[in-house]
Amino acid sequence: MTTLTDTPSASGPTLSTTLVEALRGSILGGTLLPGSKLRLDELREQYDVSLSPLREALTRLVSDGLIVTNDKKGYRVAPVSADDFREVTALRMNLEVMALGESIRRGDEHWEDALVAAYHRLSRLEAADRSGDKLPAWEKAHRTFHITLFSACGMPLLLRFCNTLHDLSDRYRRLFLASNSPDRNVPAEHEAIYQAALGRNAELACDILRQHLSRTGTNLLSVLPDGESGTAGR
Amino acid sequence: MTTLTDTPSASGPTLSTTLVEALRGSILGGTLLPGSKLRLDELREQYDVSLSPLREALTRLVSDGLIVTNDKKGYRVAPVSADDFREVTALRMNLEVMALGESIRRGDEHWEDALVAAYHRLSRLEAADRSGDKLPAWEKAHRTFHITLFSACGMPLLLRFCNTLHDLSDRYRRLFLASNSPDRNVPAEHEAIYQAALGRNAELACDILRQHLSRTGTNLLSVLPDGESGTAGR
DNA sequence: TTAAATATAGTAATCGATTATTTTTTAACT
DNA sequence: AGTTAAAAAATAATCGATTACTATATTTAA
Repeated sequence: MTTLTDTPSASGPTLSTTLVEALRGSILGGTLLPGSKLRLDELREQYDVSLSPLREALTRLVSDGLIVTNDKKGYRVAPVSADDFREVTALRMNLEVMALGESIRRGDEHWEDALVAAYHRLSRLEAADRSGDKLPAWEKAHRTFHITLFSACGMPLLLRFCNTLHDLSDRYRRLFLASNSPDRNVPAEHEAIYQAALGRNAELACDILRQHLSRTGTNLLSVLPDGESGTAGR
Repeated sequence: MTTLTDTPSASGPTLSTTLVEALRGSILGGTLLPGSKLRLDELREQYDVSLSPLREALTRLVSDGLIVTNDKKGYRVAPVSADDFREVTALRMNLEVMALGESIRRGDEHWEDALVAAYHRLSRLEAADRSGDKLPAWEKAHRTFHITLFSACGMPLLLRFCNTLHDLSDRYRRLFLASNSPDRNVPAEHEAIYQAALGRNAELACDILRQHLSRTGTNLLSVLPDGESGTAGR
């Protein structure tokens, strides 16, 4: 049994919200495998919550695309497939580029500050090899850096889409690229995007981002079995 | 009290699902006004359901962007604003064009059949002036036509995004363009897109769609008050 | 022996009541 | 009178139990 909160419920997030984070973590981290069935009773017991918040959390993750469901037939972790990953990548190349471009055009000094901070944190963690307990820290910094890049675009809905896509993509990376990918110089690409963004060169930054995504994509696809691979788990 | 189902619950959709449709309809149709507070007890009584399915339905609509919520402070209908509409339109111009292009490139004969049928239904309803009880039929045909256009793109996630955006956009149209917009020849634009799609001219079809969205957008923006307008309702 | 029909077990969906939190009202005090 | 503090009311979140449904196993008939 995992205790979700020490402070049972002060005045912060709702229990459902906390659950969403926990479940998302388990799915992205690979604890809950693609295609596996999610039995409500099991989860209810595991997280020591009632059905209502659990159900609500699952519902939210369905709309994030991390869980799938058929009415009356329960929930299961979204399956993975090469096709799905291709779509996610294609959409990222479209939407993230859009967000980055707008962000660079519209970002103010405050955004620059945040970007500098986010990049600094990331580069620091990228210099040291990330092993053991360092990995979650890098994961977090990496995500923050990407999100910060787009954060000034002034389009909340677009940001939500980007977040969703980033989660979906992250799962593939973490599932199929055990620990890290030493085959390419990712840190250098991060720095290039960072410099271009700070230099307010939207065109350049977008080009690099596109390449970054494209390379990461084909790189991962070479490891992915071509067919469906998510009916496991029962 | 509104009875949701005559057949209480045979073996079809779940109660939550039915509720989602009902609530979505009320929001898109303007019965539930932008910014208005959604009191759970009221809705529970109104639809004669318990809290669990209601809550689940609201949660789903939150991720559709039609409802907003703050933890512990309840739900309210998403506010409307010129900025929001601009974003929705910008995203549609990006994503729907992408979907249409792919759909034209990848669609098979079956898709053509569906498209012909959908267009025929729409044009028939567009010829007769749509008044009174004809309007919901036109709404439905119009939506089906648009969705069919994209349906062959082979990208389920993209389709979901397009659907979401279409709903959001539809609400603005129905709220601010009372009944119909006689100022432009929309049927002609529909036909042009239809012909280009059937003729497998992706470039042309996308261009027309872009124009279609752009015109509809500026057209509606001219009627929209420029600031925020959705804090009403309490 | 196979196929249809029925019974059983497992699981999801829903309900009604309880608990916790927020908002509003009231009262006291400066 | 205005401001803060306490109490009350309203409302949201959660729970435990019930009901309805689906899938599996078992029986019965051809």
